[in-house]
Amino acid sequence: MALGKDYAHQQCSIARALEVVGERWTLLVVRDAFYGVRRYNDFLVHLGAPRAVLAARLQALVEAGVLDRRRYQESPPRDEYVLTERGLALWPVLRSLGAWGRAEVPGAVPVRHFHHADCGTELGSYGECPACRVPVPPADVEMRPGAGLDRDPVDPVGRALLRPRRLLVPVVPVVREDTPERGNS
Amino acid sequence: MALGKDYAHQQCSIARALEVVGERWTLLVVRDAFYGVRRYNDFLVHLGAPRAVLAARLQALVEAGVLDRRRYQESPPRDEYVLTERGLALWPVLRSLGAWGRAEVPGAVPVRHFHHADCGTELGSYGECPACRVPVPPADVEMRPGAGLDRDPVDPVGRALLRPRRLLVPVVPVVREDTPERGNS
DNA sequence: CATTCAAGGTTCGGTGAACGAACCGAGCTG
DNA sequence: CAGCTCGGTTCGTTCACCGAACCTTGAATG
Repeated sequence: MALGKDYAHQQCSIARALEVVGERWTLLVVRDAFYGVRRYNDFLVHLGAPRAVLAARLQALVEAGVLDRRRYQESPPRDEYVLTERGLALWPVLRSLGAWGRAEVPGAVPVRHFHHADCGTELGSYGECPACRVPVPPADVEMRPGAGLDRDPVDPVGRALLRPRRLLVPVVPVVREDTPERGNS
Repeated sequence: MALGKDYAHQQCSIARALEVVGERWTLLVVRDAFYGVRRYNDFLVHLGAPRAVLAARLQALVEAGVLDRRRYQESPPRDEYVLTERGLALWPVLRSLGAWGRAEVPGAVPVRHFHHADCGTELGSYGECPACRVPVPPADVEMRPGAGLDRDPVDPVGRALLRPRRLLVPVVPVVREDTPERGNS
């Protein structure tokens, strides 16, 4: 637990939220789930977290109802982790954290841009579309690479995230040598 | 560090934000700063964090430019920690986390309500005023106790937060028996 | 002028979590 | 049937957190 009994005695919704998503790596797992990562190994290579920690976080998020674990093939049996409604409701948290990190942490070059897929406008700090004046659900968000993004990531998931893409669309890892598939260098 | 070198290699504004505010207790310290807590001892009794951890978090937040440490009396020399502009920019993060914790964590009774001081309307999930249709800066937010709030907290800071109050207004701890004011010269 | 008190820390031993490398097992695949 | 991939578990080390005790500065008290 992030704070265990210490947070439990806190009279605060923020503390209760942090009980669920406040531990190390947890919010980054959720972020990757928004990016379309669904499989244990893809989380692993993209996050670089220890395997045991990742397994514990995924299990805790499933128990908290943030992720749903479901079978996507039977032979061999393989499960994937997808965001539930409760997990999708975390989008404003990630959006505001990212906006703060980009605006307020010194030396931060924009890494990714988020646009309203319907009109192309870049989202505001609250995840709203300044043009349409509506909060944009994550399924309607298009992610585009920014100037600060590493052009040649070592992991196949990072390479798959180089191209503009919708949030929540499952990631297909891109191997380096062959199988450019639809990519660039 | 929340994740040290591990987060540094992350190509993500969210990871950079978590480098600053992702450690245990950090966001709760910032939350208390929004509530008006400014002094080491008040943070200590209200949070219940270990003294060494609190000292480390306050120092890290000052170094990150989230809090400003400033002398408020000379004899004896005493400093207080107040939010900087960069710290105030974290309000959407806390607001969205609190909204998620209240809406999505099971068994959560509303603990505090946040209203637009100008019009009295309760804030939306993004910290905006649904009536005025503007994002409400924290200085214009009034906090009111909710049904889930402990009516008789053990610590004097918790008692001071029982009454409706503006965010950012300095907290005056309330001792239990009488002594309406602290021994402040 | 010695004692006590309060604020704001620091120090220290014990404990639990994170880390990373190794290992494991099921099920394909050559 | 040897090897490979996926999805973990195990294990020893390191590190951060915890909580109690202690320390320092400066008033206030007797």
